Amino acid sequence: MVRLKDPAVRSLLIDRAAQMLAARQPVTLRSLVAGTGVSTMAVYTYFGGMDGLWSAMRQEGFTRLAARLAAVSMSADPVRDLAALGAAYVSNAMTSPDLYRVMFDAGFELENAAAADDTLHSLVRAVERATAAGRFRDDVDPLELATQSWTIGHGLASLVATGPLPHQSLAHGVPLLTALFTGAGDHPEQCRRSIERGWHP
Amino acid sequence: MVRLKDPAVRSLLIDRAAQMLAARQPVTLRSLVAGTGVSTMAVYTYFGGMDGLWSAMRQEGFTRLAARLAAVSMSADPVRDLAALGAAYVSNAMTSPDLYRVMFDAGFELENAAAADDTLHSLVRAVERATAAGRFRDDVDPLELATQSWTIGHGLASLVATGPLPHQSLAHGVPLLTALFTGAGDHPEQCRRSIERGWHP
DNA sequence: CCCGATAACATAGCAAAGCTATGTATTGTG
DNA sequence: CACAATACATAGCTTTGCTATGTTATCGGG
Repeated sequence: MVRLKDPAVRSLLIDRAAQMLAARQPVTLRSLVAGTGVSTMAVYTYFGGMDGLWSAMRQEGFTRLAARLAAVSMSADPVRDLAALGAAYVSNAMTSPDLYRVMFDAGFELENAAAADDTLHSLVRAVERATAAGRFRDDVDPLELATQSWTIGHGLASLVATGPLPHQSLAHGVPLLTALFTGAGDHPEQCRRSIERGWHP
Repeated sequence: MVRLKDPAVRSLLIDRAAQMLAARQPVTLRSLVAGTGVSTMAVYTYFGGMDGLWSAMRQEGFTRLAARLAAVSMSADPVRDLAALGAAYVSNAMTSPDLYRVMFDAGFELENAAAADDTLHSLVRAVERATAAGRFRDDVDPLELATQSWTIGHGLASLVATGPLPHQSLAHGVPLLTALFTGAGDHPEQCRRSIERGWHP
């Protein structure tokens, strides 16, 4: 009884927008649809407007981030895994800095709390594993420590990706995470070794 | 031989833009000059365009931040002072979140490296005082530790001001800084007490 | 198998954005 | 005092996002 939306068009527009964003070309309504064969109305039928497109872009950014984090192979050393997750997080931000900025450009309200929560969850699980392995004290709240790790990762990614710090400042991730996890109970020497193993690919 | 620009007009426009930004009103060329008596051309003679205005806004943001940090009274406890600087940094971001976002919206290249460096310098000096007082190990690089403190402060401010974390997440500043400074050599108990004194107003 | 209702889609045009062109006024300097 | 250079005002151009309107395609029922 109705004509259904073609899912291919939606992903086509999202991919093209991400591509233009990565190429540092301004993503405007007309430049987005130019050459795709679809008209400007497609943006409104599929996203309800440009704001909806940006919202979908943020979702796409979090989806790619989640995939990137899920691809990190876990080991027997959960602290190494935490550092590997942090390195993957930062690396993801560096491969598409503009998309990363869009993800946190919450100029319009976000329906994306769930996507951001997924990012946290992989960190929370790694913290729980580290606690279970006896690396962290029992009284550390996994969610809180994961949030603090996220704060470090985001601060680093944000200041380097489109900010004032140079690329080599990413190396600060090692001492920052080492300090945080040592404060959570890990042995300093072992902690630093684990983190360096996980941070450097 | 020439007609000079009136500095009052420039600061008038900057102040009005900051005011509209704080009121969460869209800052457009026409809405900015509306009611001020000056015409749209003023934005071009004084800033060269809207991009120049945003650039000036970032400079203004860093200037206000520097003033805010300079107003922090130093004590005999340099670690407390470091926490107080961090709290002032975060507090400044919370009182004008949109201005803070503009400061790091480097969509156009920044001539603002100096302003950002000033922010770092107050941190560097505090770290140097802490090292001289024997709170940190001698082998800590003041610039590196200051940068790491900045990373924590910015990550926190960015995730809370316009991001997904709630206000109460600002309390993570205490354990984060405690871990960092303890890792730099401070005694854990003394460190936590100093930071809590400096963090809470 | 076809027909109608419903939604996708194309086209055109509107309001507002930033910017530029051009003429006028003003002011510092020789 | 007079000139020249610059600030300033006005108007209009281009592009932006968006909407209104007409057309076309598609899914479901008879």
